[in-house]
Amino acid sequence: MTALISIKKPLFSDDGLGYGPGGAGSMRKDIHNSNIPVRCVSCEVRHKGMCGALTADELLSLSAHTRLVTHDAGGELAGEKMPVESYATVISGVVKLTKTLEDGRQQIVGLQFAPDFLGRLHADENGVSAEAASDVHLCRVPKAAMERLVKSTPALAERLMNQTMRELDEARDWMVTLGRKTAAEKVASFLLLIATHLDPEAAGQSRRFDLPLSRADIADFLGLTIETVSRQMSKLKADGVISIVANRHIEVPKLARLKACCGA
Amino acid sequence: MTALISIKKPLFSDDGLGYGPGGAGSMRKDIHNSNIPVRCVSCEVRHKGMCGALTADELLSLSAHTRLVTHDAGGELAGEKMPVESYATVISGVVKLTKTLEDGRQQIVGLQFAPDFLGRLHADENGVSAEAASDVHLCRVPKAAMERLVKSTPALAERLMNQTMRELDEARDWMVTLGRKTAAEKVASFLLLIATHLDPEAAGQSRRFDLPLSRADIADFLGLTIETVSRQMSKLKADGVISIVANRHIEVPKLARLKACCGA
DNA sequence: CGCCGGTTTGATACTAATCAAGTTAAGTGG
DNA sequence: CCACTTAACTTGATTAGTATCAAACCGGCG
Repeated sequence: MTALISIKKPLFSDDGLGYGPGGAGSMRKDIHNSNIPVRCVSCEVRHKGMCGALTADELLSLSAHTRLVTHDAGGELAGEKMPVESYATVISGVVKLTKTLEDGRQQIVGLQFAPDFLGRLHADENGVSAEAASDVHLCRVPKAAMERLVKSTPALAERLMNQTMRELDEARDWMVTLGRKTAAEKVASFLLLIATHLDPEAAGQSRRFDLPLSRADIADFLGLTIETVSRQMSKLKADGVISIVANRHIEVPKLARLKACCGA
Repeated sequence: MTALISIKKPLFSDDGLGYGPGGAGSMRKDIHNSNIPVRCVSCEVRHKGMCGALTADELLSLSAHTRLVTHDAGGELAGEKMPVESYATVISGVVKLTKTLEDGRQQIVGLQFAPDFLGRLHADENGVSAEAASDVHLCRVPKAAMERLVKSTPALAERLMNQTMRELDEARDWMVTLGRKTAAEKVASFLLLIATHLDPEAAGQSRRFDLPLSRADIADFLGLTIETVSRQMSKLKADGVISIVANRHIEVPKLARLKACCGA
């Protein structure tokens, strides 16, 4: 476990989350839309995610238990066989879910972006290890409080089901990439994934972004080695599909061009 | 769609499903245990699965809608972009879920054994194509009836959630295999998967079974070619880890020995 | 300035894909 | 019943794509 800092005051004034109208008074009419940001009383941040399924009363009672916590990149949030003690919602940053073979070979089996929910309900262990890929802010909820709330709030259970099904879709999409794509297609697919997840708005042709993962992590995600990832990135750059502004900072002039490199 | 035959009379007297005590009178006390077989009034077969979450009344009302159907090996049950028209429970046989790239490269992203539930609730398309890997018996339920029942039966929704989470676990386990294991480890892992899924009882050291998948399907599952699968099977045979009684019929003298070949 | 982790680039080795015959098993029709 | 056909599988030779090993590069920081 790395150091984690508890913060009780608003943090994000200029990171795209911001404050706005609506907020704590919102009633259950928007329960089916997790894309509407809700002023979460508990962590004092306006964000999307599970909290949108809660009423003002429920949010208030939650606020007694939740904590906004920060993890530095590389920090371990949960071990593969570690008992689950709390759940969390990703507020900002990226969390990687990994599995490791006995001899050390590692595979990233999922990436969680804001506003994903972290942790498996009613399970002793989660089966995957969760690590902060970048610096991460989480809205943490104790195990018992969350489970109580889920039981009494069908809308929340429904959202969790929806997220689980989305994760299953993503896992299956990635199985195709792992099993049937070439190294070049894998790297292109990864860049496209990040480009589309990091700012879903700004749907313009061109995009610039910072990779939330190191080359080593990308390799673990794609089932490749660091060297192969590096070579394929260099090749995409040489072909003019991307430009590498800095190590982590990538620009994609034409998203369609990148898509064409993904093999499907 | 291939031909499907509707049958209204009991079929399985000697395939391990059989009839027995309990049955239609069972009340909701066993809702959390999908391993207790229940006499499903609808398809007139005693089986495990979702029906175990239903009361006698619910089973009876279901029986008006369900049909026991048969599909021959290779039959397509649902297309990747085909609208969902009905759900089903696998009674016997194996269903493969596949995804295909535009150029024809294919990847199996999941295998469903009895008593798995087939189909995604509240979705227009399922995102995967479902095919009968072997000859398959299904207990089919129309879309509307199933969705109505789920809404009114929280225990059923809970079971579906549990299955979805199990599928997610399996998908993630398989991502490790696809991304980080060698061809030899992949084939061994596949054989172990089948050996343990096909008869979960008979936990003895030695096992004999028929592969429900062709070499081509195995290759699509493992992200390999037919030739590589064949070679690795031959190697396992040469090493005495398995014996190939007939093309499809495999014997594993020591399961632990096979496990040791799986790389983790 | 020089160290250090992360990254890139290069040379070589090795695994699995591809191409190409064979072999076996199950039908099919004479 | 047996020749013929066909699909599924096995085996072999060669090639292509990645991994591995090794060295250089680069940016940040003490």
